[in-house]
Amino acid sequence: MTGPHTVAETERAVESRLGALKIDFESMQAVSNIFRAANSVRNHFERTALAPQNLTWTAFVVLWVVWIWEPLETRDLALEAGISKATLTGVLNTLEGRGWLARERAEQDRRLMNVTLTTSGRRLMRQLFPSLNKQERVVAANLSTAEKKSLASLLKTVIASIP
Amino acid sequence: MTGPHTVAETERAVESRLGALKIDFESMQAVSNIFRAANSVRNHFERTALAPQNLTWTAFVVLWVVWIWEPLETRDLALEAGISKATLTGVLNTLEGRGWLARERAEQDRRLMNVTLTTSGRRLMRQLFPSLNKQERVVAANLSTAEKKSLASLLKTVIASIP
DNA sequence: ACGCGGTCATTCGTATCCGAACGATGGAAC
DNA sequence: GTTCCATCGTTCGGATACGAATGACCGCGT
Repeated sequence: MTGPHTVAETERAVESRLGALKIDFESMQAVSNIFRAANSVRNHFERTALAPQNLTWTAFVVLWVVWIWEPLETRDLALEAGISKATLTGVLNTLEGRGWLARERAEQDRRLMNVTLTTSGRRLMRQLFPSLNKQERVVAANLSTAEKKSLASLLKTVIASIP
Repeated sequence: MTGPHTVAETERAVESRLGALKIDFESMQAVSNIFRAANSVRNHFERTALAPQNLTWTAFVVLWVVWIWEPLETRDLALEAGISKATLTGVLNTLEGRGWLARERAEQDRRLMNVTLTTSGRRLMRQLFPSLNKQERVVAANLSTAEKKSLASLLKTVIASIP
């Protein structure tokens, strides 16, 4: 949604399509910018900090969650990473194939699967996380600390509003 | 990233992994919440307003952009919708197959492809857009008008900060 | 002991999603 | 007119993404 047209031009064009219908432009722009920002930031991360290891954002998040909370079970990992269990299975296959994490069936409950980082995976994260955080600072460089907190808080309100 | 752990617990766990390394937690949380909000909102839209037509968010955005700016070329459409040209080709195949839009090779420059909505596609958007905007109001329901504007503005700053 | 409903990770089918490579076309240079 | 380079949309390969169905497993009740 980052294109050659300004917001004002878009509003005019939308109005000409909708006529008398009442549209909440403030909500529309807030929501629309959430998606634009997420796409831009994600692409930036994948082109900079994650490119050397050929990692996607999702794969990095999975590694990060395991790094912080290992060992943990697949169901919790999917919840914490914000993806479905089905998606996680594929991502785990990728990351396990590259030797960064390992799956092990739980002793007590043989339905569960415990996920841990390998030594190589821990080395990767110790190097990757500061590099990623540096890029997080870049994308938030033009915000004051108060504004960063405000942004995080407003987004939290949005997240909590969703039924 | 919506899981059983609180932000404070996560910070403690991250610190124990990073030791003396300096991490900018404000940037981290702001960025992290952008992704969480985008995922939540996207899923909400697909489950509510877009579900009756079995539309993904991306497909809706493409329809929306064409609706506002038709006719337009593939390259501009991809840019405005925030997806790659390769992705757009697949989405256009889907939407053309359902009879909502049409591709036509440009007369002057035979490399270009002009995209337009069909009558059925315009009818769909006239019905779908108000329904979508209603859901946009739902996810922004707990924000005041000033807060919505502030959120949109802060995100715009983030977008503009990306090189 | 033996079902039997519930939970777990995986598989399946389908739709995105992107970078790189590709074939077709345009346009400028000479 | 032909050569050469840039640009267009598509194709290709591989990774994400999810709902539904599946098979393995747990524990409760009997």
